[in-house]
Amino acid sequence: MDIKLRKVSENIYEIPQEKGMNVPVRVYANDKLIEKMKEDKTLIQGKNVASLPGIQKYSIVMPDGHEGYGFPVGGVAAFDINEGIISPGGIGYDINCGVRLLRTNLKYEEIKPKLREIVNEIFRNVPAGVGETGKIVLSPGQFKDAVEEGLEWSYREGYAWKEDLEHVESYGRLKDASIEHVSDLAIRRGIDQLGTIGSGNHFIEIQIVDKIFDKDIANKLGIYEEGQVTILIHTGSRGFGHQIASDYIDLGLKKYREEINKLPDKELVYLPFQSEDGNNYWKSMSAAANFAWNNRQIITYFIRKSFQKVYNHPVEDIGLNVIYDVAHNIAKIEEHKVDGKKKKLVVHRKGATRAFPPGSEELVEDYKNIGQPVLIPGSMGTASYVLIGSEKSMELSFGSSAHGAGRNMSRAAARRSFNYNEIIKNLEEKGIYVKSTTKEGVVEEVPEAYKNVDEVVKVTDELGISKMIVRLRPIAVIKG
DNA sequence: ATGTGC
Repeated sequence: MDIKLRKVSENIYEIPQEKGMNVPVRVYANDKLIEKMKEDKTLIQGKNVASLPGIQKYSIVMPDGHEGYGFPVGGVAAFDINEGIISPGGIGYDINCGVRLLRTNLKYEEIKPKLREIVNEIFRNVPAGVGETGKIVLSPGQFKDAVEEGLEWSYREGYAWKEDLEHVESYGRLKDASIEHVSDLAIRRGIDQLGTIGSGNHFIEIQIVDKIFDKDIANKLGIYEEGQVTILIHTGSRGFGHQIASDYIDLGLKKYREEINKLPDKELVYLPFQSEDGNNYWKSMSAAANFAWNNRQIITYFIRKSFQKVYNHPVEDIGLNVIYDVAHNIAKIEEHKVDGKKKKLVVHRKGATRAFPPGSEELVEDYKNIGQPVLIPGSMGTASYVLIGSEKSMELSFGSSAHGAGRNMSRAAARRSFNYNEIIKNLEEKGIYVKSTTKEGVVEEVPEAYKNVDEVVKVTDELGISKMIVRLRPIAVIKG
């Protein structure tokens, strides 16, 4: 398919609106990143999204954009709350896949001699891999409370500190969550999976602060010096969210077949937001989002326990405070300006991070003056970044930024081209210790299979949708 | 992403 792509200005490309599209497409990328997007279906998918009912302003592709299910990963699309839709296909199978960053008071020299011990302890306490179950045993009633109350449940049950909740997007709770329209199968798959990493690109990484770009904001986030140890957790809603996605994708394909058949791609499968089905999905998606926040919280709980055991010291001295926790696979109801007027929208972020600027009402109290922290992990063995949401995001991207490096190569191609032992050797030479459940998990996530995260971050910084604050580099990775 | 697919 030929795509009419025009460069609007530095880092901004546009696919003009044509027949079948309700809005144009905006692609935020530099000349190199856009070339990569032409090689797979990224741009076509961005264009497909523009055909969905009720879409506002433009269908957006972030600099880390690549081919996904229906929507491109790195896609942002906002729909009118009355005329618009919610797309379980667009949000995808890992509802509230996201990232949480912890800070510590430790320096590199203090963790270095204990690194293997601490990694092995975390690996024992936080199961990784497909189908793995966790150490928390819940009754169906407790599970219902957990997914309906989000992190308030974790706090009540002793898995969270009060301050943790203040440093999580939406305080770790989507209030419309309900288990009422979640299938028994989804509950069965999820009930024993809290506190697990899963597989694919999910991981726990121990890192050190590599470079501070903005000292003032870094300090406000609890980052004070280069060499300080941080921990990054990347996982989502596991089998629970996956089953909810499957159930509502199936429902949409059956019940809205006529409408879906008119779309350029069935994977865009949607439900009208103001319909019983749309509402049931919204409530169930919110439950899956709350599951994911509890999942990252319980992993935090076990990481705290692991450090406490290895260091034999009160955990408060070690630190392990939550800097922030973001959802990068989710729909949110938010107010944005469209044609100069404030409008309630259903904002889909599929592999994109919310990046509200300072002063936004929705921000947690502690960060209201500085803006929303944006966490952008790199690939295994490469840098990750902490950024902060900034003004331009409201105008350009419905208050959103990128979410990661973005794949460059398929998993199959990575398996053909790389060898486990060599990858481990290369990472060890860089001072990175890797512990994984499977060898394939490591090979498929080889750093070369990803785009350069430095470039992705640079584009968001240059555009002013989020500003670089801190660069982190890994010293250990735990994977499925 | 996922009790990993026709």
